[in-house]
Amino acid sequence: MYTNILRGREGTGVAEAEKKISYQRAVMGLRERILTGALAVGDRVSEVALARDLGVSRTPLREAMSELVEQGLLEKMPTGGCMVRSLTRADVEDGIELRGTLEGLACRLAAERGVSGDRLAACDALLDRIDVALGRSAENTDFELYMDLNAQFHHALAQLGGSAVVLRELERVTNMPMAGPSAFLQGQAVIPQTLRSLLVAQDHHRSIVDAIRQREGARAEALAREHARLALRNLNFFLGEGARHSARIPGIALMADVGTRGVG
Amino acid sequence: MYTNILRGREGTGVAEAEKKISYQRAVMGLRERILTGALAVGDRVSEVALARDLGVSRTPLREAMSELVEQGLLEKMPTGGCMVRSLTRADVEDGIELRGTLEGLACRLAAERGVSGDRLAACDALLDRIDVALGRSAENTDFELYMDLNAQFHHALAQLGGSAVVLRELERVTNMPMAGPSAFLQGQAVIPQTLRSLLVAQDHHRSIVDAIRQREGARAEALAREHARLALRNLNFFLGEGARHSARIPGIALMADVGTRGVG
DNA sequence: CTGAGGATGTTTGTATACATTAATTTTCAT
DNA sequence: ATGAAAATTAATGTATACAAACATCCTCAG
Repeated sequence: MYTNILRGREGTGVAEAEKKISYQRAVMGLRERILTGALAVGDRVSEVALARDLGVSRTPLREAMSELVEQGLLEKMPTGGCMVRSLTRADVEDGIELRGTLEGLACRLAAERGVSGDRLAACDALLDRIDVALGRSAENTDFELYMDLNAQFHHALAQLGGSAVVLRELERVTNMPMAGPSAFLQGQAVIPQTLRSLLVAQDHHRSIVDAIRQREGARAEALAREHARLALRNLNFFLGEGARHSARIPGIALMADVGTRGVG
Repeated sequence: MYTNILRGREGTGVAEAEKKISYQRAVMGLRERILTGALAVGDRVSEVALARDLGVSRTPLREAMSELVEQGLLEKMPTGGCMVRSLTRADVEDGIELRGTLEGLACRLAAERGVSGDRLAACDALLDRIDVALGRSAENTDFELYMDLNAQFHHALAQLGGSAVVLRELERVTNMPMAGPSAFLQGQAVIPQTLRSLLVAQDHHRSIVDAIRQREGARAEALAREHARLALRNLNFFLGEGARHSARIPGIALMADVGTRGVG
């Protein structure tokens, strides 16, 4: 279920995927074409061509396009139709900060409102499994498993807040390109520089759960925010010295500028 | 432009509204029918009947329904189709808290990143106009003008953060029923009990702008959060002793329970 | 009398045809 | 040759027709 951002949650066989309803096929196919760069930034998405390409009619494709506009992968052109959205570095940075803020809100609410022991124990169990995935040394690390468990943990954390509204928004932000908690773990893109951060991240995880258990809302919130900022470091790395590894990061093809923000 | 949540931003004449594209007519019409309670909570929205009623075909109506699902007014049924969403008190409370958190984020970013003097001056000008709208006493208060200016100020505040991503999410939350900053000011529903809070709210406004000007990020964020919680008081009032005035609040028809949340 | 099975009617999901608006090219005048 | 304007082409927005899925109700056996 928490496997890959490109592969949906369909079964193993292709035959089963073919049976999926047209709308979902359109969403997944279009999302893939955008994230892999098959559709270049700024390209106007031609409905007829894409519909033919995806093997669906225009109606479900248009629904899928609306969905991707919501997800921030497309943007509506004032004249009509859509184009592939161009993401600035500031957009991605703000998306990460936004995720940290919302995760912080969820964690604070969890701490303030209280969480049952069962759910906290489930989080602990997930963290134990993450420890196993990390292994004893870098060579033993199971990156794919880590990515999967990390996504599960963040999802569990979002649910701890007990707010369907917050959970919903958090899922939205997680779908934004490169803003999700596993954005820089996709495609086995982990390299020594980012590996170190995994250990820090896991320490954050433990501390956050501890803060929630102790009903320390402010601490839980601050930790969750700081935790999200680890992704900022990864972003900077892949946009700087680690640029040659960046091709594996889904969605990085959407980034236009590499300049930094001015303080206005 | 910031007039009423039911009236769109069309011109004065009805003829001009008729010319609007079907999709927008469908969104506005459906939104009105839901917020006014013409479509009861839990009702399955029949596409053919509504399309005939709204004078559009099913295609733009379905797009409008997807939009309202995004806005949280409808929810997709697992079997297909949509029904009018039932809002719990907790949903509304969390929506308000969420807005406070996001406005707090925008204000903190504004303070940290800095804002040009021009934009701060524009905020000050808006606040001066709000003071005029408030008048010298309760009898002189121009509620409709206050509501309009208040919405403008909150919008300006959201833009001060300088983040298109945050602005976007904030606009989403503002569209959620009863979560926006003017939710309890609609329809001249202001009564003595809520009037008092307007003075406090305006003091918050001034303090927030001051904090941003002084580059005090933490203060700006805390103030913005507390400011949103004024809406919580209004919610409690209209759900309690002020229940007989609540009919004027758009969207309150969506609320099902009146119980309080358990700490679990 | 009750429950399972099937037939029927209604509703959504999809495809396609039509209408309207935007983009492009061509033409003509300056 | 260049610019503007009109005509043409191509795209989107909308309506409708069709198909598949869901719900309902009726029948009939146990």
